Amino acid sequence: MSSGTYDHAAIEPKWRAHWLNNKTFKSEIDHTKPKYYVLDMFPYPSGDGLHVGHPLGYVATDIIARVKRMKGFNVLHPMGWDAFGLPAERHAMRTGEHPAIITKRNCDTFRRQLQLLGLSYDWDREIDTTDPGYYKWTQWIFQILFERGLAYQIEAPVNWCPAIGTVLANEEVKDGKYVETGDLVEKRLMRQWMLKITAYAERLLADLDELEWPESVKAMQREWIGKSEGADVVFPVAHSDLSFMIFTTRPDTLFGATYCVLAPEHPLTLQVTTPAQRAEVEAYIAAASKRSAQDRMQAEREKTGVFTGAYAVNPVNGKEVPIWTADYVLAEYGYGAIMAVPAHDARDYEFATKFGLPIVEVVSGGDISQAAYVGDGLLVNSGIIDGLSVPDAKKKINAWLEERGVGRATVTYRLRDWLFSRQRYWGEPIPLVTLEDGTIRAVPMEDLPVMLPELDEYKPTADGQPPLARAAEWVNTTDAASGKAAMRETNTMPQWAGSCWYYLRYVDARNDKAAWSKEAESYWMPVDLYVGGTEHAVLHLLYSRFWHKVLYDAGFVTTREPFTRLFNPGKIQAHSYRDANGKYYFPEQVEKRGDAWYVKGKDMPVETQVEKMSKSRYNVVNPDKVVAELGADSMRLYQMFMGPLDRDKPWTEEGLHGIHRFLRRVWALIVAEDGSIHPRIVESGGDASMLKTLHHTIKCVSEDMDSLQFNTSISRLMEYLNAAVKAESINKPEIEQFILLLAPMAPHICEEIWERLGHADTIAYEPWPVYDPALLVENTLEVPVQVNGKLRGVVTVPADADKDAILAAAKSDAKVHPHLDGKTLVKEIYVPGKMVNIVVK
RNA sequence: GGGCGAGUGGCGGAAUUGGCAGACGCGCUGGACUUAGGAUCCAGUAUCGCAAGAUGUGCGGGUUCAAGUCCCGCCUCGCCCA
Repeated sequence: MSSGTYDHAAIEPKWRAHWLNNKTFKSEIDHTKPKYYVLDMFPYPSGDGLHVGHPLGYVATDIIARVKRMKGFNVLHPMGWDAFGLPAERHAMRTGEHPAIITKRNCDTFRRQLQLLGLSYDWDREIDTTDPGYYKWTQWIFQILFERGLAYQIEAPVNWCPAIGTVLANEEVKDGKYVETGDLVEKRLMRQWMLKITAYAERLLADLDELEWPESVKAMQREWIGKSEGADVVFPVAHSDLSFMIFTTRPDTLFGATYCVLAPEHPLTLQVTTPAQRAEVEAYIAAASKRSAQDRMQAEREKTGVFTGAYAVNPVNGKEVPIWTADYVLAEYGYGAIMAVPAHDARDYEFATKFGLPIVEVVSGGDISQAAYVGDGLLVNSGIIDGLSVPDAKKKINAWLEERGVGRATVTYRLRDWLFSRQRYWGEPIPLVTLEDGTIRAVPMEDLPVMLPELDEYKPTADGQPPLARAAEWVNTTDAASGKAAMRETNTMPQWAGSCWYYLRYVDARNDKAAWSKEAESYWMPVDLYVGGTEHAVLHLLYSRFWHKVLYDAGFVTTREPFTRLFNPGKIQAHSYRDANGKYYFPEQVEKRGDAWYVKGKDMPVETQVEKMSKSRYNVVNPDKVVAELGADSMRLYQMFMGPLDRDKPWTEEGLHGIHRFLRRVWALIVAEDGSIHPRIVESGGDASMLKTLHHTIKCVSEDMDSLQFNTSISRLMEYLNAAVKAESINKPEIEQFILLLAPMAPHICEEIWERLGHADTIAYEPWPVYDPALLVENTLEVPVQVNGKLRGVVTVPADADKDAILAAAKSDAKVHPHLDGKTLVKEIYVPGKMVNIVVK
């Protein structure tokens, strides 16, 4: 039964079954242990299954979870499915198969694939956002939002995507296209549910400071929230009763405003235009309407604009300044009108230079004859604020404006409220009903979940109503409180809803009385380490922070933030092959001839490049195949060995084989060909030098693991192995320590070896090795010797040798001496334990 | 245009506070064992050079006894924002 060769295909299924059957990784609240909550961003279970790029982060968190268990932590490490979403619904439209069936099949595939990797999830906590037992609580949270006045309806121009028949959130649209599919998006007026995330803008911004997140992600969130402090200022139009409001972030530069600009779409633009300018302005407005906002904002684009003939009065000094219209001012931003301060704004400077408008310096420190000066400095030419710094000037001028009722300090945010309704079938029903008189009522708690009705068709109705409107019996209901006839809400929630709070469900996943218990929440929360891709840097992470804060305010959670530490793994790339027409080929369809690549058997050359692994690029590697051929341990270890976890890096078959070779050598070190423990493993009296090597390895591996540097951890283990295969014999307790170090990364092979070494219990909860600093003390030092900064030799000296002795040894060294001969000694530098440098002339 | 990150052998990548550049692995070269090798083992492998030696971390300067690492000025790539 005990095979002597490393047979991953026998070992891995054995241990996977062992872990599942024994519920090795089941976690329960245990107040005697410190907790550690390590979470992966759960996947959308697509029909394509996983490629090797997907589980990169899962492998990393699994290693962390396993190390933490060995270090005595009570680890919560769950997995689930973010299973609502468009692909299943589209598949349903094509095939008529119910999305729930498709979803279940996909989840089964994903679960099987993840289990194949030996990931140590507590599968008893598995969740599925499409399970009514889960979305019941998603609806419950929606009602908390509704009751707190954070959900409201508007009739609003929305991003309508005709290709998929639904609206999209602003965040899902870029350059007029749906970011996921590239389908065109148009504006359409519709009734929509909104969530008032803007009410939390300031807290979402401020609390970023306390998080251990990558700075880049924090920066993205800050930019997305887009706080800007400034002032609203009223500019009257000269010789008329009209006036317009502008927003500026630089009220301190008001005295430098030498003209104003109204957006072409601004309602006053035509109104203020003088008859003489009318034709020109009208033509300009017509031309501007054809350009996209994106195009108009392009900084590089040549500025255009037209004088309206009218003047505005600068409220701070009564001066009349010309009013222009120009398309670099957008109607949607601020008030669609600006005061232009060419001396201190680059765009205004360019515009003023082009059209010969005056440029007046009001902040000293730059050279406005050359360029706009946007830095700090003392105010000049500015009446009451002369001599002040920029921040002081802002304060004083804001107060001045407010006193006179011509302006006030304001804070604006780029963040907009969250458009929360979708005209889709496969999402959580919004648990509200509308009475005949228009009153909107929440469905009471005891009637949740509002289940999705069965439908024959998943398309919107002919008159453009959401698919749920097809279920007439379901839509027509009664209000529980009044007994009156009522209509159900037919919009569903966006896919983000389920993922906004799933980390809370995991803490108490099987609770059918509440979304989670207070005890479980206060024990497990917050998430200590959250790992997932940067594609969620803004949306998912901002939305869930928002819900979390609402739940915090409502008293349901005890932490202000859900995710203490965030880590973004890089992407796995692979070679892709593409011909001149842009068509991709699978690696097995191409061949190398000389230095160039061609389609196999044809004269069609292909370009090869390293790109992100994806189905559309024909370069995915299937983990099932890798596991079958080389084993899950090889795959896990290779993924961690490829390079730093947060960097993009290319997958290579050869690298994978190299790691597999390492595992075979580990096996062969310990297991003899007949399956017994190799005779080099001895109870005592083994090679003494290996003890020091072991403790050095423990130190390095432990430190590297703490900082998620798995690639160097593995290098250290390889170095130990290289030393071990050269050793005559190794003490068994030492080799056991080595196996413990390897176990979190390659758990199957280590469990097997652990068992063969005579242990009955799983290795998963064995204590993590601790190094003995005393064993790392060297009694001799190898000191490199430089002459004039160039390495000339290395001397070996006793560790306690003093400076003079080391310098003497250095100077007399056979390789060093010739470089000193006949030269004048200038300086001698000895860095204790590190280096000698002798400077000569 | 702004912000963040990156740039080191043929390749992926190592390198506490400035202190032996290229750990570890891949690939490659040579050898051993083999009927065979996508197995295993041994040796070598930054570049130029027979060697001594010289050069070398995107480019150009600088600080320092000493720079991949610090400073100044650039270039290229990636992401985010405009």
